[in-house]
Order: sequence, then structure tokens, then C-alpha cells
Amino acid sequence: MPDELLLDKPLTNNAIPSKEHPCSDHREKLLAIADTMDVINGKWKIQLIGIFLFQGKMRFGELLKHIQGIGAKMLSKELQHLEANQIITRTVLQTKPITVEYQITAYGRTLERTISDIVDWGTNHRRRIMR
Amino acid sequence: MPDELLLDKPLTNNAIPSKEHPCSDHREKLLAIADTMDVINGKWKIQLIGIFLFQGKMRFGELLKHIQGIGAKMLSKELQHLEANQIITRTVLQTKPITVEYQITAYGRTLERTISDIVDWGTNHRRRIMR
DNA sequence: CTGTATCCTGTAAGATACTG
DNA sequence: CAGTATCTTACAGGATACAG
Repeated sequence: MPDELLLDKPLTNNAIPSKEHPCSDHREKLLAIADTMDVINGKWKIQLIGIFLFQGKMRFGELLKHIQGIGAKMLSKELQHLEANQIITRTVLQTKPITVEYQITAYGRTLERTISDIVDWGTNHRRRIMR
Repeated sequence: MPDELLLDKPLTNNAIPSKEHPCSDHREKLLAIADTMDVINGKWKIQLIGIFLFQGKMRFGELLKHIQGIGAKMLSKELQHLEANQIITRTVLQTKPITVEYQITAYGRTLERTISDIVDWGTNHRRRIMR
């Protein structure tokens, strides 16, 4: 399942500007945006990435408790998606019963800058909108 | 409607880590992420912002044609959301019939850096995942 | 402990028709 | 032209039960 990648043609389900589009100069940019959003979008993905950035390794059960409100199904699904996108690795430890550690990859860390921007903008935005 | 702002308490509907959360150091960061995502998330919002950044003023009908696949309802809704978040302005021109121009605000342009990061990361990500 | 399978629901988004 | 109203659909996400 990891190796199939969920990556059909575009990396995302979101609307992609068509090639026949008037200004195809921006098409590529919008496509790139869609590709990033595919990794970041949704209710849990980016929060998950944030946690992997801020903390280190985490086990499934820890994540389940750590992430307020997520269920096993969603967590599992999102972890697979992140793994498919090479953002995290999944390591099975031969304990009994087995345990699994997830941790961010070096590549995953390349999201750090973007996420940091997102954090900064959000912090400022809240201040601005609240008053 | 613009002035009600859709901003209840958190700026987003997404899950927010609770105050009682184990590591409340990161709570603020995760909240900030959620706030940004509220502006960026969804099928159309960020694409819309991108267009306003790359192009200049646009009218409703132009946007409708420009954005592959969007319908009037969604466009209207997203524009209101962006206006409520002070990302764009809406100007009614006294033509007959009336026309309306939307354009990004100076504040909206503060998203430029973040979006630029998102574009860059997405561009690279596609290359990486594709091979 | 780490998941998957199944079923169920709520919300995002689309289609269509209509108005100032 | 620039939307809104209404109805419908699709899918993300949740609850529960169960398996290796």
C-alpha cells in the first residue's frame, strides 16, 4: 500500500487549471500549490506534521492520545498518506505485542520553513482579526 | 454580511488542541496553523488568492471563467470568506448593469511569502514523487 | 498495541433556477 | 452582470466492532 502512492496524475483531487486555460503561465504555479495542499490539506495532516516536527518519534497510540479528537481510522489513513509522500517513516519494533514508531524524514523537514511561515501568519492573523 | 466575520472563536472549524493538552507549548503553534488553514483550506480559496496575487483586479464573471470548474455559488461564498478575512476588497462599479471588482489588499499580500513557499515546495515535491 | 472493516453522518461542493 | 435560493450529491470524517 505504501508503494502504490496515492498519486494518480496530479498529486491532488483539487481542481487543476486546464492546459487550455487563458493564462497558462500561472498554471504551473497553481498546480504546485495544489500539490502542496494535497500533503497539507484536511483536518489532520498538517497538525500531524507539526507534531512530528515539534516532537520526535511517536507511536500510534501516543499520537492517538496526543491529537485531540482524532480516531484510529483517520490517524491510520493520514499516516499512510504522509508515508506515501515520504514525509514520515514507519518502523515496526519487534516487541510483544509489536509497537510502531513514526518519525519525520529529512525530506519531511523541508516543510519546516513553509509551516513556520504558516504559523507566523496565523499568529498575526488572529491578532488582526480579533480586534 | 462582510462585517459579521465568520470568526466565531477559533478562526477555523478544524480540530484545535485543547488547553488541557499534555504539551501546551505547541498548542499555540497548532492553533496558529489552524487559523492560517482556515483562510487557505478548501478546494478554491488558495487558488483564488494565487490568482489575485498573479493577476490584478478581477470581476466576478472573469473569475468564473478564469477558474476552471468553479460555480457561482462557490465563488461567491469563497469571495465573501476572503473579504471577511480582509484578504480582498469588493468594489461595486456604477455601470449598467453594475459590475463588481475584486482585488487583493495590502494585507492579503502578506500571504505572498507563504504562498511562494507553498509553490516552491510543491514544485519540488512533484519532481521528487514522480520519479 | 496497531491497526482494518463496516456502516453511518455531516458538511463541502455541484446543478439548476431564479432575481435586482 | 452579479449574485442568491433551493435542492441534490459526493466524500471526508466519525463510531463501533473486531483482528493479528
